[in-house]
Amino acid sequence: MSNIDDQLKLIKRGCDELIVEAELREKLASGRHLRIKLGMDPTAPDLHLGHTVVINKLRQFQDLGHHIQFLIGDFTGMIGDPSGKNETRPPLSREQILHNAKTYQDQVFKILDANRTEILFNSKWSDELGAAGLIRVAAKWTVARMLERDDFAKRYASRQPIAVHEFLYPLMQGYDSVAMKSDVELGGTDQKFNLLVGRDLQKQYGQAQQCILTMPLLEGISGQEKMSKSLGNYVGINEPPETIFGKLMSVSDELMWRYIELLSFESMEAIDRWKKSVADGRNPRDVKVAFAREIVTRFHGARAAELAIADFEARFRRGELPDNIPEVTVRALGGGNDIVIARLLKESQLVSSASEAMRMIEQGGVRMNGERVADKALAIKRGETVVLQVGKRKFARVTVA
RNA sequence: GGAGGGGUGCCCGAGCGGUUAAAGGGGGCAGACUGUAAAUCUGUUGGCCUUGCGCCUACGUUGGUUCGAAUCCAACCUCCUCCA
Repeated sequence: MSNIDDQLKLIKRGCDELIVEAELREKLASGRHLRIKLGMDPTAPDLHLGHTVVINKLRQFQDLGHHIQFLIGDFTGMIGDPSGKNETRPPLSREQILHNAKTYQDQVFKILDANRTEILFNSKWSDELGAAGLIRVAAKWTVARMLERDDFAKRYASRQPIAVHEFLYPLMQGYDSVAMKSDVELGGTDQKFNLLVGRDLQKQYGQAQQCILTMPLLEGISGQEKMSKSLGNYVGINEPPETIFGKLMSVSDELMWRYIELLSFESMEAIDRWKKSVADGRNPRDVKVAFAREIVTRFHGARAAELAIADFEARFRRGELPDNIPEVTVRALGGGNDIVIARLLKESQLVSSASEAMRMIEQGGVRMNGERVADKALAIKRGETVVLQVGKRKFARVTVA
């Protein structure tokens, strides 16, 4: 019995909501290996830390011996999940979806044990359903209930368009649970409505209802909005170790705690000790470094994490140049024997336009061979090689040809 | 099918004939400071070059009225609301 309490405690760590706890307790008590569902739309090829919050939870279920159903929504991805969006999403093409789905699996198995994970594609049963079957599923839900969903309600109230096919998304996601006979479905808090549709449909199809476990949405590295690739506030798990480390270090001291709670595998007790030590005057930077090291290690290994830390210290503490500076060759245009600094910066892609280059120079953000550039008319001769730096993060070793 | 209301820079959002490359906010970028790419403060945020108080693009699209339009007119596209 205490075993079940222990399981529940781990399952509930960091979670937003568990519906219905008593039911889950019953399922656990049955001693079966529960079928744990997590569905992801292959809408973008790269996973970021926000996605991993819920995958981490899946991992915990896996460690407890349960059966993991990792669903790739290749069918629903063509609809485009309207959850949390204020606008209609453009559907993806079949090719894009398949390509993305493949890259997903490699990334997910950095967290999950591949040998004990079942990968499913919902096109399998959705395609079989056909138009007639789809209509039968659609008949099991009403427009009024659909409009209960917060984002639909808001869009309806604020005169934003809702396309009819968007109503099909929650239905098809729910039908997945029927097809998979899931015991528990995980998702972000924004998925709550969709997950509940699954519960309801299972009941209508005469199945035991799945429990629902929602996880909080991770904020992006600049706080405020949730992490998303399109907002550019994400940390991709396939990004280079130095980038992951640096981005995590740029998270504010307050937000850092949220990241740690949702992403670290440290025990809650250990995290509480960290909090206490910072309250007692320890530099939050140290905790942030330890946490960033853990995450980089998870996706790139311990060795890469050490190098990333060393790189970070060298560059930002001591202002040294990074080890891997991209090499660029730029042609002096028009047969001239030199090239103006602004143009050189643009051609080497350190800035996006000559106007931006001018701005950077005016603001003192440009360095050549370590020296700040103040002269906007500075020209570099053909044959020379210089190290250019814009801001603290952009470097290039440029040769004028 | 009818009536009405919208479409502004990366996003939100002012402007409603000239001094508007377009207020304000968010975000981004840079600098200072630092404990870090935290916090805070400052600056900056369409492009081009011969860097001038220069030139070229820009306020859904296309035309028009004006010495002059994001601002007025027409048509079109598109979104929303109400009615049928």
